[in-house]
Parts: sequence; C-alpha cells; structure tokens
Amino acid sequence: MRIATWNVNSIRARLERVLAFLERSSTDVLAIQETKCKAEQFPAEAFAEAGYKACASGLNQWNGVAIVSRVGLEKPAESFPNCPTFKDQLEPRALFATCNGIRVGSLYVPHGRALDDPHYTYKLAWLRALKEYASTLTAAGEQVALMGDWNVAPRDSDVWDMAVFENSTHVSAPEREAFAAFEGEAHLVEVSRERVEGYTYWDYRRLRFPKNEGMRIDWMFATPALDKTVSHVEIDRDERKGKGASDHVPLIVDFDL
DNA sequence: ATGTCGCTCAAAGAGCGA
Repeated sequence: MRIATWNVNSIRARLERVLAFLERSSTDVLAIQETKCKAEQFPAEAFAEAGYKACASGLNQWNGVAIVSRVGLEKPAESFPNCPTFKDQLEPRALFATCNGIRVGSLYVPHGRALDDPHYTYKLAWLRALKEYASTLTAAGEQVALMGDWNVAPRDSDVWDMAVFENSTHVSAPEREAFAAFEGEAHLVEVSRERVEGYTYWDYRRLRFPKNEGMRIDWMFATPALDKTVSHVEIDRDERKGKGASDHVPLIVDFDL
C-alpha cells in the first residue's frame, strides 16, 4: 500500500496536478494539507471520479486538511482532544480517518511565524497536545500513521544554511524537542528520515528552488510495527518543477502489508 | 529587489499568510 502526504497550497488551484500525481504515482492514500477552502468547497466529486473517497476539514481560505483514499476511508474525525485555539478559533489543521486498517492523520502544524510571536507559543502547545493524543492512539494498540507539514526541521541538514535560520522558527530547540517527543513519548517512528535524502519545500520567493535552497519539513510518523513494513520511500522533487507547482512536494511511502 | 503565490473583499488592487 502506498501512502503519501502533500501540502498542495490550495486544492482548487492544484486539482489537476494532484489528480495527475495520484495516477502517475499509483498512490492509495493521500493526506493533503493547505487545501485553503471550506469543507464544502473541497472537490470531492473529482476524486470520486478517480476512485477515491475523500474527507475534508476547512473553515475559510486559511489552512485546511483532507484525506483521499481508494482503499477505504472510515471514521473521519476533525481535530483532536485539547487542541489549542488561536485567537479563539479552532483551526482546521488535523483530520483523521481509518484507511485499510491504519489510522491516518493529515496534519498542518502551525508555522510559528517568529520566536517572539504568539503563533510560536501556539505552535508548541499544538504539538504538545497532538503528541498527547498520539500517545493515546498508540497505547490503544492502533496502527497509526501521522503525516503532513510539521513546519519543523529536526536536523541542521534539513535546511540549506543554518546561518540563515539563526533566531528563526523551524530549527529552535523547543520545536525540535516537541518533534522528538513523537518518537520518545508517543512511541512512533519517523519513517522517511533514514531512507531518503532531500528537501520537501522551497519558498516561492528568491529563487529558492533553482538554487536548491530548500527545507525538509514534511514528515511521516508511524507505529513501529508499521515502520518495519516500509519497503520504499521517495520525495517527488520533480513535482516542484514547472508552472503551477506547490511550494511543497509529495513524500511517498510504500508499506508491504 | 521579500526575484512569489493564492486567497478575499467587493469588484482593482491592497492586505494577509506562508
């Protein structure tokens, strides 16, 4: 079974690219982030025509997550217990569904903006609450795969130049500790890090892609038993090329189930 | 040159977020 995660930066602007990706890559389950639309605006019919069930969470033009699957999609659930709000709003950043027996989570972790910004505090609290929820899922013995745009670069090699990120978000010690807690306290394994190299995101600005000044911030965590079945991992770097690309590319993982 | 993109409001381009 092939599971992929992709921050598409607007599903309506990217629909043809996403459908082409599904067909080209033969992906069974795709976790989508930054749909940038209300749930009712999500183009579920187009995915149905391609053979995929879909669920979506979205409130307005910001954030938004979805899951599409051609191997079943059951018990869709938005957000998670004790999820922090920002400016009193529960943002659509987490969506779960069971696909072929795996509890899949599509996650768009808050960006953080700057180390002294309230959004950074929100990001850390959001990651802590998600980690608590992940712990309850793994403790219940479920097969779990949590994936998406984590907005964290856990290693220095996950950004092109650490000097540029001095006093920036994504690389700070608290963010890296929050990321590591998914492996430590929640007993999950990040499945891609040891199996493939490369960035997953290049800013649209300042010619970041042509200069390969990217970041690796899209990740997939899974329960250890699932991790043991991983047979192949790839980053679809070519998806960043050409007109109409998202600023992120898909992370693709094959499970030998 | 913050070398861009996508969205909204209210109907052109400013403002926002990343």
